[in-house]
Amino acid sequence: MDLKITNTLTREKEVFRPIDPSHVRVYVCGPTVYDFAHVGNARPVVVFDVLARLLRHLYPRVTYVRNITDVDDKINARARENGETIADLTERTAAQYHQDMAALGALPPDVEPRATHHIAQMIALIERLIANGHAYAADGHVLFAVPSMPDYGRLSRRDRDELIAGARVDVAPYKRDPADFVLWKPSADDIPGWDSPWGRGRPGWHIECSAMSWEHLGETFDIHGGGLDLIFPHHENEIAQSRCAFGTHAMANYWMHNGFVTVEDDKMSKSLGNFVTVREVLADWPGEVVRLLLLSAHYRAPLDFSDAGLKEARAQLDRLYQALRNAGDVPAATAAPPSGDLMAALLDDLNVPLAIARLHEAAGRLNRASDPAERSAAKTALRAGGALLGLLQADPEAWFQGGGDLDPAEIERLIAARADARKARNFAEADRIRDALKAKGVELEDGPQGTTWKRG
RNA sequence: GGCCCCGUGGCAGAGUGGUUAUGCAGAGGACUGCAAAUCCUUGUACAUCGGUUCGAUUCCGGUCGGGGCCUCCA
Repeated sequence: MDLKITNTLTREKEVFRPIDPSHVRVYVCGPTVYDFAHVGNARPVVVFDVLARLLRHLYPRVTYVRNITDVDDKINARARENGETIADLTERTAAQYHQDMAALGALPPDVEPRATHHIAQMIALIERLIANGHAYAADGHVLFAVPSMPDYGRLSRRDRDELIAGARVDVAPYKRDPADFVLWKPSADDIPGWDSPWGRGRPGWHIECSAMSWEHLGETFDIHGGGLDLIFPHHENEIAQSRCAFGTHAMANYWMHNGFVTVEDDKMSKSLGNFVTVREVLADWPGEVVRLLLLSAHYRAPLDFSDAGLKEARAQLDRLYQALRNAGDVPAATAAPPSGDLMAALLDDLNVPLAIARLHEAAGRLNRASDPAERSAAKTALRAGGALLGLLQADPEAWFQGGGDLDPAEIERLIAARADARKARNFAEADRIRDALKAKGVELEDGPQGTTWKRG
């Protein structure tokens, strides 16, 4: 069965045909490192982590590139504000980012290039664009000449005239055309800059992704991903730069864009101030809960972030882990392929919510079946399907008993005392112990194999 | 103003031209000393108005409502 993905270029669901089936190449826009990542920043990371896992399952070799932007005017401003060096700020923020994304179960990309390590490639690209007549130097800047590209605007479906009509900012005097955008700009002495044919300066926002994808994936590659808000201008301009520099028909054949995380139906964003950092959420919730919440809506649909949503995600994981816990003695095949129904869901444009429903169905089968072979198959389906989604890989006991400041030895002692009371049919005392534990956030379950506990 | 997207049962959230999504919550039952966990049963859902059709929640058009991009933004 074929993988189908919705291609923003055509706004249609298309069968994915890699340029080279023996090596699939993917680029996703990564963070600008000047502050903690918020939950909205984490969504594309989790979504494209699932895509990468799926592609690795389908193809022998995948190169997944996700950059780090470590040169940017926001970085300069923040470093000055903090009274620290730019290097300190970007290194610290990148390390925090790695920790947070790992907590969300996102595997590292195969290559994580940094913008500042690709200045030479950016300059080379800009020189090509000038040579091709697609860019010009003016007043210390280098600008991309939008009218030089006939089909500029194809991705975002807007033409030059509309852009100018809708422009909400003043047009810089050095632009030949109001739609032109900056490739290179001059740096004052007190901000980062690199020597270039146009004097000491720094790159514009878009050129880095063209340079890094070129370096690590080639002139044309398979999939380019990112958030919806990057379609214009960022991805549109990346396409313009790369295609005009290389004279190619496409920068990437498939463009995938994830929907926003919202808060009470508004986009979560720094400018609205309605954001919650990943770090803040992780203080109260397991990373896997946050991951499941981020995966609970289809990747292109908006996803509302709320406490109720986190509770729901936790309840779902509790159910799935409970099924695994109750089947602790059931053997499951390791390294088994995911079940066909779950694969079919993922192959259909990454229908993760449907894949999660398949996980629930497997949990139901596992709970209900008495036949050992059937139970084993259901447990395998849960584990293997979970692996493809980056879920359900923890030990169920750890899931239910981990976290919090509970003392397992003390709990076991009380459980033993309660068992004695129950044996003596002193149910008042047994219930008293159970209620006392419950008040401390420990819930008991009496099963055929004895009493187990979990945090409430 | 231009360009996009969305509107499913109490909630979250898939999907489909005619037949059960799934999970949570609620109700009833089984099991249990009582619970918990689990299992069983249980819900006249598809914004609205037209059109196409034998038949539309699903296709087309209008209306209403919500959101996003056009400036940094995942």
